[in-house]
Amino acid sequence: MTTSNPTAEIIGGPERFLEAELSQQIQFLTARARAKGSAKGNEALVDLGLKVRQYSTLSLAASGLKPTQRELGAFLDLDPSQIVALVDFLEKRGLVAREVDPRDRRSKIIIATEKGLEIHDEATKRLLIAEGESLKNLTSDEQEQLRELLLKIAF
Amino acid sequence: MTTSNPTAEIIGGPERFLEAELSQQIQFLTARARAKGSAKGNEALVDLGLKVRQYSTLSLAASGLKPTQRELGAFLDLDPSQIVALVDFLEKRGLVAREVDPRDRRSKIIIATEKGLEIHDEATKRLLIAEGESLKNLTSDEQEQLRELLLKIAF
DNA sequence: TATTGTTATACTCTATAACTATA
DNA sequence: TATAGTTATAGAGTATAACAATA
Repeated sequence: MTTSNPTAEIIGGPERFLEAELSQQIQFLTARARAKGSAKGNEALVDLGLKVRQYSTLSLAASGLKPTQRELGAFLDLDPSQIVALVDFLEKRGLVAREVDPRDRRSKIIIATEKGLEIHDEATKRLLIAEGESLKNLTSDEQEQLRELLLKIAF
Repeated sequence: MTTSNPTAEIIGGPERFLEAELSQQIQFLTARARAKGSAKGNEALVDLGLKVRQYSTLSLAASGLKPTQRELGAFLDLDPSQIVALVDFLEKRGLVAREVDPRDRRSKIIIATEKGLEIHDEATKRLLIAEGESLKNLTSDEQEQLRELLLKIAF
């Protein structure tokens, strides 16, 4: 019945819930945007064997800022044990290396290898394309506005 | 050493990673914003025994739009089995009821009970306060801009 | 034959506490 | 005594497939 009746299709489509007050809550919209975005992002990276979470870690390791594991955790909002797992993964793939911090031998600085830098460049390229698709309903100006607004609330 | 040297504190603070290119990617900022937002949201609801995911379901049940479980899944991007678990939880707490759709007895319409409506009102009030805190770095105009931009990309 | 809700199951993600080595 | 990283483990969240009732 539902499939044979086009009116029912329209009535039953999820768009009708746009009028629910939930759809006006910024937190809900943010959650939806990130769910769609990270799905698209993971899809863009699947051929490289990476997920967005792993990419974020690799990206900081490739930044030249020489993050320690603790700093990665603080910035990515992950606890130390999750960082260990992420760095283990990237290290086994030869994308990053652990270097002992000479100023504090308890700390380990995570640095991208040559291979890591290459994979990171390719991953960044693919992610920016995916980001463009996710934001295709926005003009360039709007994308810039969005970035600035998010920067003000993300940190 | 780190704690006794204020300079090291500043150098080592996570703010220094704001200059990493990762911090300019909208997807990353969106993920961070929602992580902070849903943490604050869950915190705001903890006294009501709800999480934001459960609130979303309750909110649609309270909207008067008479969603079926399938529609809830489509709109909230959750698969049917997750909806079952969510509705089970809310039903056991007496906040929603399952009603058989007279037009298709396979479907079940989820409707908030009186108690569900009350809890929903209180939860909404608390969430809006939490949202205000999350967005305290934005002016009212900026919050409205953000809502409109997110609406364009969230669906 | 297809769809809705359900159940079972496994997989990932996240959170916590205990351990080691360094400070 | 405190901190960085590690390990182990359990809990929450998510994804998949098979099933019964209905279309």
